[in-house]
Amino acid sequence: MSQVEAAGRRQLLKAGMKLFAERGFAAVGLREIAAAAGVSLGLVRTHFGSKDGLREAIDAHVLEEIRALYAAVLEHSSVEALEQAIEDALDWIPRDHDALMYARMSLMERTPGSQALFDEMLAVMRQFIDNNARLGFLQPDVDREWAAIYMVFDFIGPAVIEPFAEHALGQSMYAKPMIARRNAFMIRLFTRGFLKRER
Amino acid sequence: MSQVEAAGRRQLLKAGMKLFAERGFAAVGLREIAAAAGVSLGLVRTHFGSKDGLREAIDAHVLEEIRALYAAVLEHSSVEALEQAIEDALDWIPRDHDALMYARMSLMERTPGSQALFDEMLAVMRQFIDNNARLGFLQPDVDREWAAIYMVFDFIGPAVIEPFAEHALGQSMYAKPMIARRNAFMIRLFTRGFLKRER
DNA sequence: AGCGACGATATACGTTTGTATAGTCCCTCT
DNA sequence: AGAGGGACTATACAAACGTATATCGTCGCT
Repeated sequence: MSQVEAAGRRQLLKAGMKLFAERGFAAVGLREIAAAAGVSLGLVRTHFGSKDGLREAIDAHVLEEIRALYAAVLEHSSVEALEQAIEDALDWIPRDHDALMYARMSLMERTPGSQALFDEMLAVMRQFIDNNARLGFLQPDVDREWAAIYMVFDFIGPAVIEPFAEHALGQSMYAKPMIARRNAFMIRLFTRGFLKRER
Repeated sequence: MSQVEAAGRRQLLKAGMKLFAERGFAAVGLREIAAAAGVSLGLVRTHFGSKDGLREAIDAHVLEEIRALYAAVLEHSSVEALEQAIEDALDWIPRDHDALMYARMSLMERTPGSQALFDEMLAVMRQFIDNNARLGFLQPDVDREWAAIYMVFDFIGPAVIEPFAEHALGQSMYAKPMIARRNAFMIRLFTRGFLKRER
């Protein structure tokens, strides 16, 4: 087997990830992906066997990328470090924006790959909550399961609304000023909330 | 023109909404929708002109349904009433589960209809935050814009993860026990958070 | 020198797709 | 009674799709 990954294979993965992320699996044809990758239609069959094979390869690749992002979050448990964890994660995002947007679209199209992605995301957030509990950072009587689920919301929320952000908010969810305000609000929400219990 | 809406038209809207929500716009053919609606393929053209015309009609219909849901939220501003607002909203969900799942899918497939849906969602949440501020329920120095955005996350989050919930959590996001725990956690999060600032 | 193996291309095949056309049924209004 | 129109069906058509097959060039190895 070859030492270096075939160039065409990598190009197809990249083009497929981008186009599937933008318009969904069924809406994009293999000819368009091949053209965007600068290779021929038949090469999809050579490397991936079928369109579904291509998706599975992309799913696996994106899962690996997302795992790198999780690693940044889990390294910084505790409130003090939460902001740093988010900073780290957000360094990652411009580098792999396509992978993030693919993961976002994957969550809509129920496949084995998308269920695996979600399961892993939830597992990581549970671990984050447990880390905080073990370190004594969790308030008493917190529903840990729902805390983890809300962490998932916070993670996928910006990705889900990203395509609408420019129009509705004037900038990308991952623009620097947005990130700063988001971090500040998120820390505040997690530690104090934003509503008064009584007037 | 007829007093009663044509039966076939309503069936097509319903079937299209369900199938598009499950698998996405491009992945579902008009023949399958017509079969599910119990009418002929040609009737799509009669009533909607084209496949895109069908989508636009469904978009408009779903936007109306979602507006009814918003109304329930806005009628109950303030923390005390928030739980009631959610209860009201969740009464609505089983009735129009398909519309909610369609809205979920619509947020992935960037169309004029989906941008309109998002804009309206954000506007409603901003109004909710402003209502609370006016009534004196908002904590001082809160970033209202981000508070509204987080309300959007809380609203779409359960919808986004619903298809994975059964496998990962053992029940639907909209099952009664889930709703009860979610309400409790949400109120707590909004008013107190769940992390300690210091150990 | 020769021979696989692999990356890559070109082209053909059968199916499915959205759209178009022609026609049927039935109710309403005059 | 009969004309018109709206709801609906059946069928045809060109384009696009995923898949299949045959072929080519070029390495590395013996």
